[in-house]
Amino acid sequence: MTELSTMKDGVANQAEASDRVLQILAEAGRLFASKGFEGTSMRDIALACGISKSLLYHHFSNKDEIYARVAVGSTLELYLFVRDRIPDGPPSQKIRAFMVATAEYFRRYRWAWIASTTAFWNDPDRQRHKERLTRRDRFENFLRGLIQEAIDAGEIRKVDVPMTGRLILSSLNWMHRWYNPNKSATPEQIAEIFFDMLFNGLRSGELIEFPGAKPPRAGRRKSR
Amino acid sequence: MTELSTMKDGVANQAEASDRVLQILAEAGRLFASKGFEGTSMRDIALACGISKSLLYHHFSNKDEIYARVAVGSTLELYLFVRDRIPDGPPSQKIRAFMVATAEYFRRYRWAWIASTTAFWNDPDRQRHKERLTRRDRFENFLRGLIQEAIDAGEIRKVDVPMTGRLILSSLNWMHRWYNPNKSATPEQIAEIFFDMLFNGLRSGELIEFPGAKPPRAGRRKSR
DNA sequence: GTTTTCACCGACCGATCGGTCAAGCCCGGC
DNA sequence: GCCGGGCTTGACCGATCGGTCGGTGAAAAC
Repeated sequence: MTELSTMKDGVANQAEASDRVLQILAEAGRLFASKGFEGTSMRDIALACGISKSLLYHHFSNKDEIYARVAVGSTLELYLFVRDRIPDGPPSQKIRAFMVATAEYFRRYRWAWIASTTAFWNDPDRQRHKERLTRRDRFENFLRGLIQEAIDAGEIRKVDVPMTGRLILSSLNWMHRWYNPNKSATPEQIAEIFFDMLFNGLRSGELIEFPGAKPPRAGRRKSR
Repeated sequence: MTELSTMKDGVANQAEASDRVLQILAEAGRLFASKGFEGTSMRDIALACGISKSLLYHHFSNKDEIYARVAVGSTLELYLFVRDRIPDGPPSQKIRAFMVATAEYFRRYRWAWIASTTAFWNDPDRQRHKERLTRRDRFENFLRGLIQEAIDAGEIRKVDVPMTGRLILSSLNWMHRWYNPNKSATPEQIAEIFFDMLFNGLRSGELIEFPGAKPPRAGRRKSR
């Protein structure tokens, strides 16, 4: 995707944005992710960019707009990133790829991931708020489509699709609260472990290997 | 538990605390949960309690202390609440009860639940910070103990225990981001659905009913 | 060469933040 | 009666917040 080719450290698809604007969005995103919206002042952002606070108001109308650009941008970016990493094959493997790709995005663009998924925030600008919800829903609906595919193919049970989507996303979305890059496995490995648990279940009993499964890499799956 | 008998709207086990202190903790907890720590001012708390801001400083030394009392208190409370609702029986059913009880606490004391699980916050007071981590770990270790029990009893596979605990807690901890009391099933019902998915897995195949299972209530499980 | 445009800055504003303080109110003990 | 101490208050503080303002310097447009 040419859309993605211009991606730069978690800030992409900001139409006709200057380098300075991209820099501001990148630094602001990092600060929002680590200290929160309320905990990040315009002075902090300006300082991180090495520019004056006034300049922020030259490029953006206010603090909310910066946050909105970060949140909307990273939400779209996550969707494109994941979508482009879904291979052809059995639907269940697409779900697996979805989880691994989301985890990879989390590892590579941590702050953008946090901005796109953990942000509360009610945008007073109705149009912008709606756009963000649209993009988030697109990501979620994409997953639900994969789940429905897997059901139709008979690979998974006739489960509640939205609820299953929430369960899968929960396992990934909560990762930022406990993941320790120094100790844990990589996010991608964690995603594979979670997929195994979710797909095969915790209940004891022999597992049925399904066709199309990639060989487990580096002896992962069913660890401990 | 006599400890729990004095619980009052999500603020309990605050040793020798006056009514006023309990009131402040309750209102502050509600505000912290809805608007965040940075988004809640001391004026807001005072206003919600119908008292002057100065009075807050008579009962607490600063804002951090209020937050700490809320977070530490609700973390302990959640543990006690859940622990007292685990029935005797097969370990897998204890895990199910753990999830349902956590969901019930979430439904009944929403703000306290948010304070105990979603709070970032690094307490500058070392002693207090350590105490909170201890209490949170106790809750998590309690769940891990149940998982180990289920493995030893042969009810679930030899999965990675900490990772399984994280998966279970993720499914519950993320609920506050999408749960809609007006539309969804109750949190307890959601917890049962998640338990079913986690325990039996998404993969298609006939399910084995195990002994000791309560009859599914109101036709839930395997919804859609 | 003049004018317009644009990225950029330092100084400043009113509002609000967390926190302080001296003083009142209230009530039981003497 | 009054006295001491805990509960409670309003006025106030310096710091910091988001945001504004007039202006600068250099390149682009004419």
